[in-house]
Amino acid sequence: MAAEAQDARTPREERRRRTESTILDAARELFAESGFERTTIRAVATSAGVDPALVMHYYGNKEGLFAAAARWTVDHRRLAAASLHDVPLTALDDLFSSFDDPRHRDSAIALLRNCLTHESALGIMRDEVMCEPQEMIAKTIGGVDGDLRAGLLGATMIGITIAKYLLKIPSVEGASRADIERVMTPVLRALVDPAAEQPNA
Amino acid sequence: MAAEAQDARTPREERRRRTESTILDAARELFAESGFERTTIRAVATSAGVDPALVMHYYGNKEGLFAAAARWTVDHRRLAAASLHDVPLTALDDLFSSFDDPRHRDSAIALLRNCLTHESALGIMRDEVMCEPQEMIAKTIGGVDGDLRAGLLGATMIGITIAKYLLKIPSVEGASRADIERVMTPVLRALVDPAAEQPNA
DNA sequence: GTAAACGTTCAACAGTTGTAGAGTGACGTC
DNA sequence: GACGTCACTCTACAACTGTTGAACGTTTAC
Repeated sequence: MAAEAQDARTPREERRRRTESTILDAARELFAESGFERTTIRAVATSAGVDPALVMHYYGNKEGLFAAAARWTVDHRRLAAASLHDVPLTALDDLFSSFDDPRHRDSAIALLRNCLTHESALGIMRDEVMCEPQEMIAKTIGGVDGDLRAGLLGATMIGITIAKYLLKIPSVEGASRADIERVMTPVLRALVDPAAEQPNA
Repeated sequence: MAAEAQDARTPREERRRRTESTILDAARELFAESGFERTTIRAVATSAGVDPALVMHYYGNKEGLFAAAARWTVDHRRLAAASLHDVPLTALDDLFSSFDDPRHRDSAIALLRNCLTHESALGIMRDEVMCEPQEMIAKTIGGVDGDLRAGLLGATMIGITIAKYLLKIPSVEGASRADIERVMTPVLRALVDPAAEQPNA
């Protein structure tokens, strides 16, 4: 995926922004595919059709490039507003939605793939992606078990994501969003709202 | 954790086995802690109180050392024999049991920590740890959804393991085995046996 | 007691990596 | 149209890595 030749007439600033974006796209893809350690600055530069030193110039160092490329922006608002009954479906919906756009998907996968071996990715994953939403959900759940149930909900969601998009377990990878939501929604309701009657349908 | 000086009177074969085991212990610990890429042969050798070349001599190359150190031996027998109702608790019990012994725990964590960034770890994780037990569970579950439900069960278990032992999400890390089993067993029963009445206690 | 076998170490190489600094040529501004 | 700015490249270094082959000294076998 090399940078296409840029029209000489497009202004400087615009061309710079495009180059920067091309580099970032390449970095996202490689970090998501091969992980932090196996992704070299040279490979990113080559894939972006650019000199390695330019990558350093824009992002400072490899760490900075990774920080810019690996993100998982979660919008907590819907989850915060959801009723106990709606938390599971809302969480699943938010999760799958953030994997719709290929760019966001690569960003999230880049973070996810490295969160077990890369210090700062682990920190972001634990604090921003997991703990923050969990605090809100724990409030919605309430009770003595609230924190634990919220934590286990997050753990389950992460497990599904890893199984489907990273490990590519056939039965989960091949399942549609609707299939997973249909199967998991009542299950997760039993987790966040154990007192409620669980319908068998 | 350097090798303690070995008594000169212990026979050669015995001493060799001890050295090999010391190296493997050091490798397990470092692979589990820092991951494959950040763990160097030199660091393993130093931690074992041995020359780097000796590590190569025993395990061929870094890949061989990793293959010997990163394992997750799962005993499928109890799971295969379990009734639908008992599958969740059996699975949770097997999981936690394999984390009791520190040596097994380090082996499993070494595999787990690298399964997103290391090709062969990913393969073992997907095929041996996930797919094999899932096939059996899918048979126990049956029906059109059997495969998917078994896959999601595995995904959930992996999610909990990662959250507790790798990401160390406070609410999950701090929870006892009994707590997690108490909360998750009815939830996972709703996953593997959706037709059954789910008790509210 | 001699010689082979073996556990172990020493020293070194070749490749790769992140990174730095000087340099180049086109673009925008006056 | 000259000059400074800026996007961008070239070249190089220093560190670290996995890996190798020869060597050393002790233990075992005959």
